Amino acid sequence: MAAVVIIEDDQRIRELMARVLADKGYEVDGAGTALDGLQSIVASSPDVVVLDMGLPDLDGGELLKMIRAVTDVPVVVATARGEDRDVIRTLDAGADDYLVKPFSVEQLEARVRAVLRRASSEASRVTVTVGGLRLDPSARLATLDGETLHLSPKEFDLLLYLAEHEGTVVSKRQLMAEVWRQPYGGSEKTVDVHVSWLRKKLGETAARSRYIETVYGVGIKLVDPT
Amino acid sequence: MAAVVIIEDDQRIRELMARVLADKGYEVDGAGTALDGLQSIVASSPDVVVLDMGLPDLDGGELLKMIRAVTDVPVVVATARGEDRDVIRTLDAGADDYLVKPFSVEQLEARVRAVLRRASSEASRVTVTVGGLRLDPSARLATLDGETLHLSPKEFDLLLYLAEHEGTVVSKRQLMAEVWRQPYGGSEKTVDVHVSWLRKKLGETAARSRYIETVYGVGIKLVDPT
DNA sequence: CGACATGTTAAGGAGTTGCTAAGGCGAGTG
DNA sequence: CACTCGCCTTAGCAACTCCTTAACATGTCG
Repeated sequence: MAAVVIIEDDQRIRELMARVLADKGYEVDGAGTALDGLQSIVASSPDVVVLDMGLPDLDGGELLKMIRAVTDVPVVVATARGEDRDVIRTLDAGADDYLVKPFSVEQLEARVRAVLRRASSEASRVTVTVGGLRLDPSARLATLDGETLHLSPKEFDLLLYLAEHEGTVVSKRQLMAEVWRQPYGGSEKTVDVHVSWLRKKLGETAARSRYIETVYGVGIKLVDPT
Repeated sequence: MAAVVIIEDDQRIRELMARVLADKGYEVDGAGTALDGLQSIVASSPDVVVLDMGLPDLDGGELLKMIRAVTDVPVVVATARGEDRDVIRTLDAGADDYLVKPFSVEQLEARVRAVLRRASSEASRVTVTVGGLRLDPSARLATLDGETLHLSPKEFDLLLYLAEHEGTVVSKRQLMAEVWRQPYGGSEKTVDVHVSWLRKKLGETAARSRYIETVYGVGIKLVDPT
């Protein structure tokens, strides 16, 4: 389960929050001062931090900056006032979400859960990598050695299909069926043209190939040149 | 306003509850048997269900399990006995709140409202940040580099949806389904127009884009320009 | 060398997108 | 009830991208 660090100077509130989250299965660590809080964060590297802005020893905004300097752990800020200006300021300082006191334990739990959900969904993204080639299907982003490739829809689909079958020879008929969705009738010359364009954008030609190789009489394959 | 389904075999009580809630502005559907109740829930997908445990054709606990198998709609259980053991058992079975007969109409209304509030705060999403863009769904407040953006309801919903899927391409059909709630038939040109308005308010155009990128033939994506 | 497969470039049209403007609907107001 | 206002949708045109086809060049294998 996820680990939470709560930084809140009022002991009763802190223990209340800790108990609520612990009941929900979180592993909770508490701190009453900014210094203790930082230590806890560094020591246990939690998944979420709940931070009260009204600490006695240090302004909450300053502490937030310090946390941000060390790690990009999600931070939910609890603030006493609820004015737009304050909220915006704390969010600009790097908070991921906020709670306005007084808040219910349901609110606390919901915010913590939501922040966790977002963090985990951002971490998991499928990408295909072949040598210096990286393809992100959900973003439809293709990069070669860090440089963004500007590919048309069909070019991207074609390259993605080849990358997913790295090292395997793929026939043009297969490409027409899988990429073009035309199992019959489609002209295979279309594939040739698109492959040629891809080669150009990958900085290679049929004569000098790096990633895309032709297997005469059989088809195409994508290889890792490294 | 919220929709309620009441499952209660005693017709007089059912109609009394229905009238009370309808007076308060709820959209009420009633059912006298477990089977009818399930049908109503599936058909109208209400926001709350009020369930009497003493049904003639099926044990209330069984019905509650069936409801839980289909949906996670909040359920307020009305029970004749008030012993602690029974209450705990029904809550464990998945009820969200309970009423002990005989109860006043004020109690009924208060419980329904409380459950609704809890459900909506659970669903209330967290602020989303993409670069200098910040969206607060609960306040429906959008800011860009600290400046407040004046967005129409649809514009806000659209931008929020894009921001929640930062970096991933979203098709117009998906937007029509998720933002416009029209999985079929809605014209995708509507999306184009709203996107155009959003771009204008974000200070960019299709040719000079910062946050909103169109992926030709696929859809739209929101990116962090930093 | 000849037949055939592949590489490359160019051009046209089909389809997609950007954006403005106009009509309609509903909420709020006098 | 009429009026206004804001918002959403639809329509339409211009601009643009992309895919396919065609044509020719080059390459490969028996």
